[in-house]
Amino acid sequence: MRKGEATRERILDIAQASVLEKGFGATSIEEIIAAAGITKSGFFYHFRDKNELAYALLNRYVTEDMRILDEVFGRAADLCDDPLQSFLVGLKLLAEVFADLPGGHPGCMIASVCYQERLFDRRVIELNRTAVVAMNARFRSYLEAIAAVYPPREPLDLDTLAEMISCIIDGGIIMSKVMGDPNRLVRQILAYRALIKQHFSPPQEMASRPPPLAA
Amino acid sequence: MRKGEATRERILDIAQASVLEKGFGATSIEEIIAAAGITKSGFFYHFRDKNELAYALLNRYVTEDMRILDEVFGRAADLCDDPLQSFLVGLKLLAEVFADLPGGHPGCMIASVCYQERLFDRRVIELNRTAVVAMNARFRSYLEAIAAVYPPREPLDLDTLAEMISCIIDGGIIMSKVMGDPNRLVRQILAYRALIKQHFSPPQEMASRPPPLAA
DNA sequence: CCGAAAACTGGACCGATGGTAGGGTTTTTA
DNA sequence: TAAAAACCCTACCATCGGTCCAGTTTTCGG
Repeated sequence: MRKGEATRERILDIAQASVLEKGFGATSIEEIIAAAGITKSGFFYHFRDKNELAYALLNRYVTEDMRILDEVFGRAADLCDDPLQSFLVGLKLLAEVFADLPGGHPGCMIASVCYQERLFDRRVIELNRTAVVAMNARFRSYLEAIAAVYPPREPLDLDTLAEMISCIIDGGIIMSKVMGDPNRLVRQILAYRALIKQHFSPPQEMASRPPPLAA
Repeated sequence: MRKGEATRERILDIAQASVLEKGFGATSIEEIIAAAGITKSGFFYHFRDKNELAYALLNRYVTEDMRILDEVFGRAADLCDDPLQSFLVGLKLLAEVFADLPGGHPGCMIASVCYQERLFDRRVIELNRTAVVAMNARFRSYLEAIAAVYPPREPLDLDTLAEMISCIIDGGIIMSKVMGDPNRLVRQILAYRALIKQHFSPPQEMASRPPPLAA
């Protein structure tokens, strides 16, 4: 039971790296089992077919992603009460997490699945959608708390602003990979942070006044 | 000569749709020739191997992309002299272009290639990088013209802000595809536009004054 | 309208791959 | 110590990328 778990995780590690480098369709089971040091039968003992591997891969990825976000924005909430400051701290911590990844971010499984939709069954597609919806809802709740205290100068749809984080991250990962520079992603997150800060900041002539109290 | 061009384009159309739906590795030559109504020999008459197909696909995509940007931001430059207003108009026009795509944006070849790097040879990878560099340089030049007239309140790296457009578009496409709603991409571009507008706008107490003259 | 180049067709073949099936063997754990 | 878990071995099949080569039709410039 314990041994099986370890092998399963090893398969997932190897498969994930390959999928993010070559795509799911081009990831062969043969190369996975060769790298994992098992036989084909061993592989099919853990996964009924390739689609079950895909589901397990994506599921593990989004679970880990949510865990990281919980941790980062949880710590940020501990550090300060003001929703805007807390969110800004969270974004900075998130940028640090990405900056500390050795070799940069390996790629987003959600994006990878999205660009190979027709390869997967409905369960995988649905899991992908659900994960994105959950992420958008999370950031939307943060922004709602901010907007309640700091009314933005120009009205901007909070849903769109919440989705923008995912877009920035996915786009930033692509930019980093294409340019061969992991720092591009970090800079994008910090730029988003700066723009959010500006958007919710009181106009300049009030800059010297103390911030409003949290509700 | 003309007939050959037409067939070649048809192959590229079919291949592009398949690549954006299933990935390059899972796109089989057999299905391409079946859909195109030609034989395998006919395919290899036009493309030496699959990698040459990949190069042609990507090359056609980035060329068309640049043409659209030239057109959109060229028209925007015609419509107004002020660099900020011109840029904002361009972004709105770009959003309209995406909104008018029937069935939404089919996907970005650059992102697709990025997520299947190991499948392609150096020429393809290099073309991908070059295209992104060119796009970043284009938007950076627009932003430079703006910053020269409207000094931003908080200093924000123009390169990062320029790259942000590509990130927003690539991320917006993914968001649109995953959510099954083409409008997500449009909203992201308009949100970027609003944030840029805010970033380069003079502080509120000067809002009623006329904008500065262009250099 | 003709001839040459362009644009294909047809078929045979190879090695590798994804995936299936089923019967064995070792390892772990309760 | 026995059963359940975690594998291994072998054989097999259809598909795919890719090659080769010999033919045939289509197109178009002169």
